Order: sequence, then structure tokens, then C-alpha cells
Amino acid sequence: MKGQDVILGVLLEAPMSGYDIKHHFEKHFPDMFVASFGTIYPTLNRMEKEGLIEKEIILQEGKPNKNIYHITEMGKEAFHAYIQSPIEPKTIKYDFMMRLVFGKHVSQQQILEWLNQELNQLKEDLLKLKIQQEDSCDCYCACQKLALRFGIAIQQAGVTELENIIAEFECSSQNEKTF
Amino acid sequence: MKGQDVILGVLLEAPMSGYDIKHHFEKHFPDMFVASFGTIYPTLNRMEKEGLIEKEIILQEGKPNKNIYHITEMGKEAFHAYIQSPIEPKTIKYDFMMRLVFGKHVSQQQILEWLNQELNQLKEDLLKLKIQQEDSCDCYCACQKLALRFGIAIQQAGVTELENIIAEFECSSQNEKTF
DNA sequence: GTCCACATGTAAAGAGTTACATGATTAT
DNA sequence: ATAATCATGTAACTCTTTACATGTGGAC
Repeated sequence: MKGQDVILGVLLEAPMSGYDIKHHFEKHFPDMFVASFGTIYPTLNRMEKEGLIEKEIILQEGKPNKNIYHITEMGKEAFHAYIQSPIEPKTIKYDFMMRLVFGKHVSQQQILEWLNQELNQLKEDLLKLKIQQEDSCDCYCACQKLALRFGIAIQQAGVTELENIIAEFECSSQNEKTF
Repeated sequence: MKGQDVILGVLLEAPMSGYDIKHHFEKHFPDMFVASFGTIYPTLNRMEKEGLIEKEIILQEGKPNKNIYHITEMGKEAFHAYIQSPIEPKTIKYDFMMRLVFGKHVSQQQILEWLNQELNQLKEDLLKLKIQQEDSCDCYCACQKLALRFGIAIQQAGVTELENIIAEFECSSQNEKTF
């Protein structure tokens, strides 16, 4: 799953500019894929040269012009090649977990701070997903609702477990100093 | 969190070769960080040039020689700079979830296949973590056990939710064809 | 008066992957 | 015979990030 595949997937829904695409990513699947403008714009230009998409320039006043991209037949074929290829294993880079692995090199204070920080982050993300779920009544297909539900279940489990861990941690560090 | 940081973290435990380091990664934190030999060897060479680690060549018969790397004082400082820097947000690339988002473009058959595939993968990973947890009595510090426990909770939630989703999916596709 | 939203793009650098090359030993 | 384990390394490539450049209009 590369930038190109996801871009084709969203252009299949509606023609869009690079700017729109980034906001679409952030709104609809912030947890599955991230891309910066530095990735999106060059990718769009390459895809246009290759004939996967077509540019339509919208002249605007007071704002820069917009390049609206439409998917072509070739683009649709490229998307179907992706969607029918074997699923790629997920890759995670989870600095918080790595810190726990190396936890013996820092103070208990530091670890507690990390735990609370991560808990806040997880709670925030969970809230966003739940809001998305409530707003999604009609515009999402059944499959997208499944994805959301799956994501929420995982996130919720993370929050619950972290809360337990923090409670125990605070308890044990009051009694014995050698956690 | 780059390759260098994790390498320094494991060399802090014990001197090791590039080959050992990769196996250490795979055994102890397969879900948090992945690195290929193509990353590890060039990184080790660069780190040696920079004085973060020192090479000790072990001559072997019947096998290629081993380069055992030891962490230096400079390396320890570099590690502490990492461990005290702000935690980086986790990044995920989760093709399976993306496929669900684009699910309307494929058959129900295909989706069910994806769901079952992912369930098997999650179950397998969960089993590995549980085995690791049982084997970990002494060699892991309290923090590492927390990391493991946290990972297991998340993984377990994924398995449970996917099982529910699959059960519902099979039910609904028997009755109405328009999932 | 300062920051954010709109809108696109380039250049340089960083990080990592895949595939190749080498070669002995051990297990099936 | 054939594959896996041990062990290191390079080269080419891909992907992505960060930082810069440009410029208007509206909100606080």
C-alpha cells in the first residue's frame, strides 16, 4: 500500500485537489495512513505523467488556482491491481512501547509521565473515532463502519489497559521504591 | 526512534553482532520495530565511524567471522539523548484497514477472505506474545512486562472484535445479499 | 497585527527495502 | 539433493520528511 494506491482510492469517490486529498486522509483515516504535501504533490505529478489521473485547472480569485485531479481508466485499472493484490502485513513504529522496553534506564517518575502522556493520546484518538462513528450514518458504506468499529475496539482496549497499569504503578511505587 | 536508537538500546544489554541484533529484535519486540540486514549492517558501520560503538572481530572456523559490537561512552550518551527526547507519535501502515475502507469495490467473498486472513494473523501474533510472556519470568524487567501486557491487551481486543465481525458478516450475507 | 486557511510546489537529505554476492556447515 | 543457519556486506532504488518559497483573505 503506497501513497499512489490510497490516492487512487479517494479519487474514485470524487475528483479532488492535492490539498483536498490530504484533508480527506486526515479526516477519514488518520490512523491508517499519513502523507505530507511533500509526498502528495510529487506523487500526483508523477501519476499524471503516467496517465493514471487527469488535471483540471480551476481558476480562483483571491486564492491560488486549484488542480482538480480525475481518475482515468488506466488509474482504475491500477487501483484494481492494488485492491486484488495480497494484503501487506501491517508495519508499526511505536516509540512508546520501545521506551517501556528500555524503561530500566530511566526513573519511575519518567515512566509514569510516559504512561500518562500515552493515555491522553489514546483517549484523544478514541474520542475522534467515536465522533467519526456518530457522524458516519450515511456517507460510509458497511465496510467502512466495520473498519471504524475495529479501530475503536483496539483503541478502547489500549485505554482500559493503560488505566489499569497506571493505577497499579502508582500503588506499587508508593510502597516499594524498586519497581 | 531510528534504527540507531534501538541498536544502542540492545547493545547496552550485551555486546552483539549485527546478526544477533536482528534476531534479538525479532524475538523480543517483533511488533514495535522491524529492521532488515540491509539497514542494520550499514548503520553499524556508520555508528562505528562515529565512535558510538567499537568492533571486536571474533575469528571462527567453518563460519564467517563475527563482528561483535560494544557500546562506547559516546554511544551511551547518544542513547540517553534519545531516551530523554520527547516520545514520537506512533506510525502505522495498516493495509488491512485500508482495504476495508475501499471494501465497496470488491466482492463480499473477498472481504470475508480478508477478515479471516487478518484474524489468523492476529491470533498467531497473540500466541507469540503469550508465549513470550510465560517465558519472561526473570529476564525481563517490570517495564518490559508492562509493554508485553499492553501489547497483549490490544491484540486480544482485535481478535475478539474480528471474531464478532466475522460472525455477523456470515450471518448477514446469508440473509441479504446487499451487505 | 498576527495567525490560520487556502493552495502548490521544489530541493536536499534521511531512512529503509530488495536483491545480489559469497561461502561453509548441518539437518532433512 | 536441498534447504536452512550462520555471517557480512553493497548497490540501486523507493519512499518520505523537512524546510523553503510564494501569496491572498479572513478571523481574533
